Amino acid sequence: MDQNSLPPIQTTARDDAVLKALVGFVRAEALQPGERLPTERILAERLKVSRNTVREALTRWEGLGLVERRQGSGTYLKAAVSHDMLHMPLTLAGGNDFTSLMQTMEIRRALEAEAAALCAERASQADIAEIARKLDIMEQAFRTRDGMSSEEDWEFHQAIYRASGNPLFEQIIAAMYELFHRFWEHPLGVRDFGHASFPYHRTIYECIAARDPQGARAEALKLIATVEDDLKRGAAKLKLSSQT
Amino acid sequence: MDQNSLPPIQTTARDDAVLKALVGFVRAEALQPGERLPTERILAERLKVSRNTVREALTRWEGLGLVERRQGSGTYLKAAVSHDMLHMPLTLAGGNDFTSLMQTMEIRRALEAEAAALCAERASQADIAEIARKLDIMEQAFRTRDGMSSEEDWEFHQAIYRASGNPLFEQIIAAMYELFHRFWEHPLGVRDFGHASFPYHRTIYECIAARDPQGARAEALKLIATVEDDLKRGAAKLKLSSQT
DNA sequence: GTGGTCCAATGGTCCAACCAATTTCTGCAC
DNA sequence: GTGCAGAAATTGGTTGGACCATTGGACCAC
Repeated sequence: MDQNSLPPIQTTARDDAVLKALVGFVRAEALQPGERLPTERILAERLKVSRNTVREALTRWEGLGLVERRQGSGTYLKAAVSHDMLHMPLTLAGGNDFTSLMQTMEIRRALEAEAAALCAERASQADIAEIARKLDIMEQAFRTRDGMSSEEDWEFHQAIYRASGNPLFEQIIAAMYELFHRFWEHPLGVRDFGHASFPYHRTIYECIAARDPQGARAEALKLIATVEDDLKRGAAKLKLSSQT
Repeated sequence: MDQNSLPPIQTTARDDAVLKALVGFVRAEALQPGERLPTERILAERLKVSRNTVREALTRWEGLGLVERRQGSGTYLKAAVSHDMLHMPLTLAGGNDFTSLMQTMEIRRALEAEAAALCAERASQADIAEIARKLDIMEQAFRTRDGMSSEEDWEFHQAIYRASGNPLFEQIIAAMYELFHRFWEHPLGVRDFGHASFPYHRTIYECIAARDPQGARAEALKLIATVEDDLKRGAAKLKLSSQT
């Protein structure tokens, strides 16, 4: 027997219902991220549910980063919502350590290579021009600020993800990017971090412009490899210095 | 001045405090996934907070997939927890349509290939044995039920993700698996779906057992390609049949 | 053993009140 | 009128208590 032919029935799902209604409200009012949504008390009254139920529902959304609550002020929309959202709560055991960072790098390696290849296949001329523009900005920042170009670097990669024709690449890697930021804030001894990866940005671009998916994939892999090397060197240095 | 040296004081963070205490409890009691944690009422009493506060905290964890609540039964641990977890809630706007499905397939292609390669590098003998076991189960189910082996198929892939040594692979693909399920529920006309991908499961396994990362990657890519083909055929068929 | 009934435990919901942070309004000094 | 301190209203955060719905086990009749 197919187990899927007899799904469990849902008798109670109050908070889910609240969120569904809220999606409808946001769409009807055309609320944009940053705008305030109704008071908890008002929602409770309008939806004919307890304020507690409203709060549990909003707690869910807050945990997903869709909404932000400010005591005394209100609840604010933080991202676009729709009725067919797919939630992927990723939990990394062991936050700031080296292992977690390398694990995210492995994910990024897989996605970055695929995105570069797809980009080489699909990018429009406008996309390619945009990537070239970001590359120029990055290279200039790199030279004037002597290697500190993480922001421009990030925008270059984002342009590639966008041109891949698949928004999931950008969303997934963007979620992980915050992890990297935390790490950067607490520098780990490698002063010239990112220097080694610099030349590969241009080679990736050239492969994309030449419509060479395999080449783009290969260059992207090389780029990630240099970053991983930097990380490993940093970790080794850190380990050494802590052995006082 | 380093802003981090002067963190804002926390006058209210009751639910966070509850979760922190809960992490301590789980560690002290050495609770494993699947075990039941204390009643909401007991937690409220022990931690000297309201039951509502406990509930909001647990709602957070439930949203992160760390815990599962069953009315009338209790609250159960679903994953390992630690004090330094990092959460990356990722919500995708995608829907049920064919485009979304193909986009998730592109992500899966990237991750599946990388996971297979890493697995071939790192899997222990026990891991490989486990994968072989899942493969046998899957192949038997395939033969006896004539191709309907999606559940066993999924477990085979999960075993590979686990043996990759990087839990993120399993988490990300597991989240996307739910999207596929949504799709399977509304079948799309391809009766022999998955048949074509069947032989590649064994070739992937053989590459892993032979410690051949490049081979494993190539076979994984072939497998995904057949699935994508099936999807495209299904979509074409659907399109045709709806042109009445 | 099978099926039914009861009952205690547990999560889900509700209510009414109060606390704490924020925003807005008010009124006074100038 | 302007500016600013303080009051008042608004809003999310917390509390305690109550009741409902589901679960799972104990017990019983057959």
